[in-house]
Amino acid sequence: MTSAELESVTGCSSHTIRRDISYLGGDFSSGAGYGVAALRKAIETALGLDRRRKCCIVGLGRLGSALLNFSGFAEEGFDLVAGFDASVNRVEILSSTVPLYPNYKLSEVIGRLGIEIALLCVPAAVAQTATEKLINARIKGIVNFAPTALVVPAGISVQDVYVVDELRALAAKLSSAESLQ
Amino acid sequence: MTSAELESVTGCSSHTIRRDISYLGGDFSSGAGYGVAALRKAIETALGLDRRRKCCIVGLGRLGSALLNFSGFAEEGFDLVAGFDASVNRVEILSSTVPLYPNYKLSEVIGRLGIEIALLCVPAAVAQTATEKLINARIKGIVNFAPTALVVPAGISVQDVYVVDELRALAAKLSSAESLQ
DNA sequence: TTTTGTGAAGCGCTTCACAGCT
DNA sequence: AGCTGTGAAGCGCTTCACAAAA
Repeated sequence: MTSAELESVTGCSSHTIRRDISYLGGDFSSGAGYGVAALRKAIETALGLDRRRKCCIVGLGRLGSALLNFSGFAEEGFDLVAGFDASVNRVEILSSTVPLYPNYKLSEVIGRLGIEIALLCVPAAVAQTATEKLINARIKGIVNFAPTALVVPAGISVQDVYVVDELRALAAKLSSAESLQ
Repeated sequence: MTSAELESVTGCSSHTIRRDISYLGGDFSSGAGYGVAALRKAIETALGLDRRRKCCIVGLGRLGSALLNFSGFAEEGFDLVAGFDASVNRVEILSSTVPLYPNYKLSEVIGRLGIEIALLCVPAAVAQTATEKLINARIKGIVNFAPTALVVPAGISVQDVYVVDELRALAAKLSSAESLQ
């Protein structure tokens, strides 16, 4: 794939594509474009995505169980190895290929399985409490789907996912398009 | 709120905060900090977020119905006015304060209500087809939750939300932290 | 000839430093 | 005294232009 083709796929200029790839240091031969597989591997290595990480879902409501059923994690290097919910009943009722546990086993399971990342899908009202339990369990990173800003100590990474922010970004694009008539 | 306080809340430097706010042109008096309400209004005006937009959810599976139950859209200027699903049965069973419709009414309802934004929550396999129906219905923007790249004509904005990207961003942060010991 | 890789220039965001306002 | 607003400098990403490689 040539840098011009990558430009049309990604929207980034071919200049930027070429310079960025050159920083990866993978040896791509001039004349032909880039090999997609080799390129992907080089990017993964550069970003430190070249090893698998274990994940869990905390909160098995509609969002949590939607994620539980998503089958695309494994092929991207993320192993979904546990789901947790406060309701023992829900844990027993939900059928899943991923083992489910009641909340009181959270710390034990995270420690035993070596889970590094939690997908936090609990209601906003209990998100901070759940976060603190995760931190006590030595979680390393949290993808936060709760519409609340989490308070975490330095050394813990949080990645917020908030629909309203996406809507705002979209609305801002629409407005700027509208203002050019 | 002073620029120093905003720095500690947002992580952006007070220098950047002050310069960015100065571009907004809202007249904030030196000496005291910024009024939060006035600041918010100035940002909304600058980004074109100072009017309401109507939204709909397409696909009422677990993710779609999770969004349907989220009550935070209205206070941010987004009116969720319709939900659509291919299954007439599901449309009838789900209880919601938002009116639900079977898919074949999509174009009519979007036109009649003046819906501008769709939250696309259908399975990946039918995402492109659904997108084309939305475009025929003159939708302006799509928040895409399906794990697929949508092909859209120029003039339609798409905002992708993909969990794996969030996991990758988190894993990259963890790796770079690990590499400093 | 096509396409990469890279010095050099361009450009914009960030930071510094401080005048000016309250 | 404290904080904002802003020229000026700094810094890094982007783009240009072209030599080197296949």
